[in-house]
Amino acid sequence: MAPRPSAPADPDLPDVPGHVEVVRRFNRSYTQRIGVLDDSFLGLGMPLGTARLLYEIGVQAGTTRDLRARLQLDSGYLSRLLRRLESDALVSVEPDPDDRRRRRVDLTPAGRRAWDELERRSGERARHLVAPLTERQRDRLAAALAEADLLVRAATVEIEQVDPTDPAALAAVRAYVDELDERFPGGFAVGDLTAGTEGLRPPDGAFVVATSDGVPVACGGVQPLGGGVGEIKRMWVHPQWRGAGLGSRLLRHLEGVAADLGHTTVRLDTNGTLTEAVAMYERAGYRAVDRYNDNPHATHFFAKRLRRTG
Amino acid sequence: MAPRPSAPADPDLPDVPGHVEVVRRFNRSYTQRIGVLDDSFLGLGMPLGTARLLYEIGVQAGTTRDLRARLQLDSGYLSRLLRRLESDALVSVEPDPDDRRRRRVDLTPAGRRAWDELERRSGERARHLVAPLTERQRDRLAAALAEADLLVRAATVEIEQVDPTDPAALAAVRAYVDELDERFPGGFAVGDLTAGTEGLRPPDGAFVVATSDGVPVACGGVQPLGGGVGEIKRMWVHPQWRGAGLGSRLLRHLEGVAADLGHTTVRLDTNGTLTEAVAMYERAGYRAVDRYNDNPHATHFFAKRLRRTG
DNA sequence: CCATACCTCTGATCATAGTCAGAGAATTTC
DNA sequence: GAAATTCTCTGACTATGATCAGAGGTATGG
Repeated sequence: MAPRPSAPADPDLPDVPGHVEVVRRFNRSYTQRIGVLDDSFLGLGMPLGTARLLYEIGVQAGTTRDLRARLQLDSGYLSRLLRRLESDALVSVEPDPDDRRRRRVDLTPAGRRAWDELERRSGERARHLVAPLTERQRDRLAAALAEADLLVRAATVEIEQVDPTDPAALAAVRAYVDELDERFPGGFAVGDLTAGTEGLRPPDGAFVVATSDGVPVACGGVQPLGGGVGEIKRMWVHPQWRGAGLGSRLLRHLEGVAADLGHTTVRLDTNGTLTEAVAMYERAGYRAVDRYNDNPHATHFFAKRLRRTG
Repeated sequence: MAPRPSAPADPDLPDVPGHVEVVRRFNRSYTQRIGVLDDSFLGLGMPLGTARLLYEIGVQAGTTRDLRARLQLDSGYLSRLLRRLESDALVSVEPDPDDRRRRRVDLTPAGRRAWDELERRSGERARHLVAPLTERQRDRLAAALAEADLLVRAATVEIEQVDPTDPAALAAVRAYVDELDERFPGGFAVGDLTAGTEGLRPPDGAFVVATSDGVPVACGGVQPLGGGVGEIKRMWVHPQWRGAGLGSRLLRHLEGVAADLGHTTVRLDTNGTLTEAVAMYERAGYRAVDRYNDNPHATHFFAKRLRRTG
């Protein structure tokens, strides 16, 4: 159990460990110190599970069904926990007006106070960790954790194929066109988002949404242009997620989808204003081609030949 | 529960969060994904606590007493867990020859195989996390986690006052003189480490050791020079821990100790070969002074006036 | 309007985690 | 060598986490 903190400042260390080793060492040392169980949930006079449920309700109230999915709980178990919180007057449970089989759960004022206390403790714990560090070290720690957080989130993003009119898809596309409208000098006419989505669904097209914690963070689609050519459309990455390689990953994924749909080449158009996107396409092996459509907002056109799969 | 991954690449983010917020956000997202409970302990047909004990024994065999201290377990509980592992032929428990009240615990060959399986799963988990990332992203993640690991460890180092002949103190001092011997052009005569330690214990002196997970990572002492002057001696930081500010923290600590001992000024000598040390002293507000002793290895001499405390 | 599916809750049950008091063996102290 | 201490283990007990089957209310599709 010798500590091997592997100072990153010293590249001459004899045993530069692999990625997996670094992750494992970090897991071990971090969880030991921060408390894997996040002990801040303890000590409020209620068991861990109950506190965790209370916390989750405070983060986002919802139906018992939501909570069950978010916390991965058995319905009977959840019911019992709720009853306990209810009898302590920390939460209110009422039938959902929309579907009276379901029940809506929310915090009472007393519950909100208990939740605030959980928050306070959790903050206290974090404050205690950084307390012995100098300001410069805290900055370094914060930067390192933020970087790790971004990458870990990016690594665990889930990419799912959905219908282009799916609520999650529309939410992502709305963010996409809003951003275009903002960045294009002349603006971008935001019309009906469901228009022109025919080609983006099977059997010849597809649309995917990448979500993190259920929140859409990126999207993109493939539609057929005929002649074994697919076109990548509506590709977008949440601004706060840029720089984490999510775009490249999504692009690779869409290329795979296009290949599965039988396309041998993909094309796409974009606007020179979106500098990050242009750079990414070039990095991903796309080559500039002549204009192949009359999209008034497009200034750059790219194509890439797909390697055959399966 | 909106995700705010705060891309570090974008310094213009409107809501740059404080250190505590970053730590908390990271805690939440990381533990959710990596599994606070380190689920790799599960699924071997034994409960979590048993698996954790098995793992700990595999990392470092020892007496039940050691294990109890390391895992913070009740003696009765530990006894029961051991009996279970013993009945599964995973560990052997035998009386300690040195003190037959104690019992030594070690893995059997079957236990070692089970332990290897735990290791494999844990690695699998880490591999799974980094799998979706590109090589460059993995490097970034590894660097960020290593940096965070170093700083978190540094923040949780425990500084304790011990006798200068304490085993932990001697281990640290041995590493110190070995390093001097290696770095000094003419070598450094390593004599009896307990010699010259009289001044490093109360009531006029002190010696402290900084440990992480029970392993000495830094040390230093204060001895009286008379006339309200204390001298800082034998200050050393483990090579792998340099660059984490542990030296500065230890130095601050020793200044506090010196002040508590009634000294108003501290002096120290060092060798120009130890460039990091010289830089650190200057950063900490030490000013160069004339040679005040005949230490043949010393080339630089520093002093600092202490602010009054209490 | 009937069958079916969905949703929550209750009762029953179980394993695990964890605590406490004290028996009994080994060691140290006086 | 007796007394006090240290150490492990057993028995007794509690709470928590978790699962399963089924009752009974509510919605939906034909």
